[in-house]
Amino acid sequence: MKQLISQCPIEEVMQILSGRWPTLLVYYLKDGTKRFSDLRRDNPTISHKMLTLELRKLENAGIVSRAEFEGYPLRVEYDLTPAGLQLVPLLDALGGWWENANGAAQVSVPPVKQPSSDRRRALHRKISS
Amino acid sequence: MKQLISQCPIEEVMQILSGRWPTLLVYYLKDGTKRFSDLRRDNPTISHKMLTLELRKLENAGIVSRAEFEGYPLRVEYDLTPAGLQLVPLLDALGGWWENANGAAQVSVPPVKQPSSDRRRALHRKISS
DNA sequence: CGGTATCCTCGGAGATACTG
DNA sequence: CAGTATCTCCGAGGATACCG
Repeated sequence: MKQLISQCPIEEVMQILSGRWPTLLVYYLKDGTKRFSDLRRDNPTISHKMLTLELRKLENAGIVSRAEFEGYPLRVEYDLTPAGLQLVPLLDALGGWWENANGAAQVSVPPVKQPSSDRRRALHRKISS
Repeated sequence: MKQLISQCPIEEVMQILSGRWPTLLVYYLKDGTKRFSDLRRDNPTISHKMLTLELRKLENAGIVSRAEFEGYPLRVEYDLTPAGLQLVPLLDALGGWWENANGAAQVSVPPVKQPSSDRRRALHRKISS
């Protein structure tokens, strides 16, 4: 996903939000100001390096703001920008859509022991031309 | 993005939609039924292999349906499922949000020759503790 | 504490060729 | 035409160490 190949805004958004971390970070920040180390604690599996890179990306995209305080030990606080705040309900909608498009299928096949993904492949229609 | 680390539905969605192709494919399919070769023509830069993989992913996620017709030469048609159709307006909303959060910044800095990304970094607030 | 630089590895994805 | 299999390679991302 290095460079864009269409002029579609969706592709631009996905270039920012793709991957495991961007959306998770937005979600953690939605609860309010967080320091770098807070975010590390929130996502123990993200590496030091990736956290800074992802935060820079979100910052450059105008989704997250960074406030640097002088003194020792260093202190930096991250927040959602207004644009970032507007993004939250959209992500919520996506999450809702997913649980729905998905939970629905699960409910309609109640007693089966959840063969989920393989079962969908069985829906392949075989049609005699 | 192999395995999930939170139970957040957003992370599940992003696992499916992350990357350049999933959303583009959804967009091309929104215009109606497409054959495998149509989708290749729509995205000349995607490799044969990746296209099949991405389509499988979307199919297993219940976003795309696959119809296989017997005969020679082989023929396979792809369509959005009802869930996939519901996804489209959500992606549109994301695209709108982006153009907005973004176009707004551009409009508010009219005569400057669009230093976009670097200029945002200049917004770093330096605050004396 | 927060960030950068360096090294290293492992798997995502391209190219190619083959099958039904 | 649509899909699979094999090989290969590049770069995203982890580990580590050092700076302000």
